Amino acid sequence: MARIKEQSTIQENKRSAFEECPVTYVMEKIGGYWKPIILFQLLSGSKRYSDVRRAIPAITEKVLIQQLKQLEADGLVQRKAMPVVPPHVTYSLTKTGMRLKPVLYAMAVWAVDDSKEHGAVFRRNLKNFPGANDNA
Amino acid sequence: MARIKEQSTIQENKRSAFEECPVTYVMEKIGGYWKPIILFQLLSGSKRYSDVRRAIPAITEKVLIQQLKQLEADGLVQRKAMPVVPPHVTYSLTKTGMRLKPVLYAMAVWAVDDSKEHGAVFRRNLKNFPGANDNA
DNA sequence: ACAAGTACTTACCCTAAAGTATGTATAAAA
DNA sequence: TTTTATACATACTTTAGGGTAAGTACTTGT
Repeated sequence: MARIKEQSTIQENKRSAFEECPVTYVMEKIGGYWKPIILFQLLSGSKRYSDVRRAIPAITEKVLIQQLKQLEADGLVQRKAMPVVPPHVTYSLTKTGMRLKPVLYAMAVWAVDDSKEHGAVFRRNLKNFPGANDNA
Repeated sequence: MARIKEQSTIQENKRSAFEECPVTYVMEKIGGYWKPIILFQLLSGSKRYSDVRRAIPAITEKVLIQQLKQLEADGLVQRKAMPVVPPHVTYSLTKTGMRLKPVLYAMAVWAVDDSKEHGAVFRRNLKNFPGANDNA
């Protein structure tokens, strides 16, 4: 019979992991499937809500709004609403969000490299990658 | 009464999103909370299973193994088992996994920058970041 | 003899995230 | 006048991931 193990205080441990590992810190902000994808869409500049939605057809409205709100709360994106009707709302990256460009760009580079080896192809190639030629 | 909307064929749509957005491609491989953290630990070189576990106390054994297996299946990490007892198993990054270094490094840079603004502090700073001085 | 360490596996449960399907206000266009 | 479009909100259900707890096989150290 094995002894009772002590992997109990997970929540406490998460704090120390959070303090020691910068990647953990990042994942707390942009972890999950959709956030990097949304941020990627906003790299090319301010976009209306409906444009983001159309750019990512696989996401549902509920989840999109939810993720946008979280990104806004974490200071990565900025929401601007014009008080007109029909409503006109744009989302854009904050300064902090902009600083994620190297992360997203590195991801894109890796994806293109890796997909070359495995046969997948992107319609959008890196020449058109938003911000490929500036401070990335 | 609103019409019935058609956000049905999510699975089909995921394919097109996957083909158009490189970030989606990346998220399919390293998405989720733990994978980047595990990869980060392996950046500094080959490690025994138990070393990885001790380096990430917040993760449970089940999840760690599970994530390692997935990373192995996706060709990002390599498992080497020596047929001795007690078992001796090491994990290391594959060539493909190594190419993620710029991604992880960019994340770490962002985390340090961002935490400076918000008061958080890391015990491990970027001077000690594995591979900070080479082909990142 | 018994505990301890290694690298797992398995069964069960629980919750947070995601998906489904609606509703809503307003105004301009058809 | 019905439709269309915008940017959401909300109730309800499902699923996948993660957490808990324990077991296993074998050997070295005490």
